[in-house]
Amino acid sequence: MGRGKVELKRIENSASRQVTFSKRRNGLLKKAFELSILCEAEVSLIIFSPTGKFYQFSSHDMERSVARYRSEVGLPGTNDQRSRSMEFWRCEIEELRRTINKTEAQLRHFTGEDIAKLGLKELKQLERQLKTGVERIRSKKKRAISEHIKLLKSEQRALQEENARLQKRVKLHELPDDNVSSRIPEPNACNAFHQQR
Amino acid sequence: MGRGKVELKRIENSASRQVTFSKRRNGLLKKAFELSILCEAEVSLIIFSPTGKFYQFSSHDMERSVARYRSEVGLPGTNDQRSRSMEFWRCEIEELRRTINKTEAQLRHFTGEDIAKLGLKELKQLERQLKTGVERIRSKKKRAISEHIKLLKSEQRALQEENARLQKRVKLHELPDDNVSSRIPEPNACNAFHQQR
DNA sequence: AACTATTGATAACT
DNA sequence: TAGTTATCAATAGTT
Repeated sequence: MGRGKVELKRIENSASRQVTFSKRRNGLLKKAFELSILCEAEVSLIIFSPTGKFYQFSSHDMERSVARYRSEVGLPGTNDQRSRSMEFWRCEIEELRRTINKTEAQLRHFTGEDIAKLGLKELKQLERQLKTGVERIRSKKKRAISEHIKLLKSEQRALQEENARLQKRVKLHELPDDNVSSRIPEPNACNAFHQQR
Repeated sequence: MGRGKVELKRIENSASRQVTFSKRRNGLLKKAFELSILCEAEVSLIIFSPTGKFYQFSSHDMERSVARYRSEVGLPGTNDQRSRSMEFWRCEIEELRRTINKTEAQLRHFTGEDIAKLGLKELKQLERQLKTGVERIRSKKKRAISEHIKLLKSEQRALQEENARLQKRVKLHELPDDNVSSRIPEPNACNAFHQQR
């Protein structure tokens, strides 16, 4: 991406190799940083120039990332792994605390607390998210309610059928009519439900 | 470098965050590789996705690069053993993780995700909380907007006064009337704001 | 996953 | 080494 395409091989000219290193190194560091921010990734980058100069970027503690790399690759870790693990745990805990703080802050924002310092843009985004949430919850609620109603109706139907059967038996055997109040009253699903609300 | 500029902050939409991660991760790995080839640099790159997936590139042996990094940073690796506190920290960490899971679950509920298993009662409570949140945020937004409008109006007043002063001077000195279009147009605070929305 | 309009990175040049 | 510019490469939003 320049005035001409470049072959993927060592740049022969030492001066332009040096210049290219400087430019691309900066580009790489920048992109590593961006990836870590945009995607919440844990990114660690170590660069040594051919002359031995050292550059690095690490979104989290470098030791932490290296330890994680080791565990991923399946290396037991060097002999002084244990002493570093202290450091690792400390980082881990700080990391977790930060996460908690962040999440709890978000949660407070969602309940409209602690929003004094938010800008208009953040407020708008929050509002949109909340609206979406309300919508989803309402639709879920509707479904739950209609399920409930369906259930009640089927129960009602069962009771009615039972009722009909019993009345038929009463007539067939010409039993004397019982006290009316002992009959099962016809349930009204909707009302029963709405009272519960 | 895409259809639009992106802010350097966590991408809120989870799906596009993942897509972006995938694209940019590949880009970063490619560029790390290119730098190492073109400039004979020693480049090591460790990436963990937010979901814990692991990616790496290392032009040389990763352990070698890490060792070189250590010697550069000057970490001797102390040898104090505190395996008892390790246990304590492990508990601490589990505790923190539980807190995070709980809080994040709440947060997801607030955005209407992951609500399949919630009962009607919880749904109602959630809805009420969200409504409260929306109300608070809206009122805060209104205040922010009216502040903004106040500011714009005071700016407008200042401009009008300036304008009046200038016109007076023009008349006093009987200067010839300039091109009318060069006058400061009267700003309309509300419209200016709404365009910004 | 593929496409393409745009932005971003950078090779060559100054 | 730093700045500019023409070009190529990466990628954001879209299908």
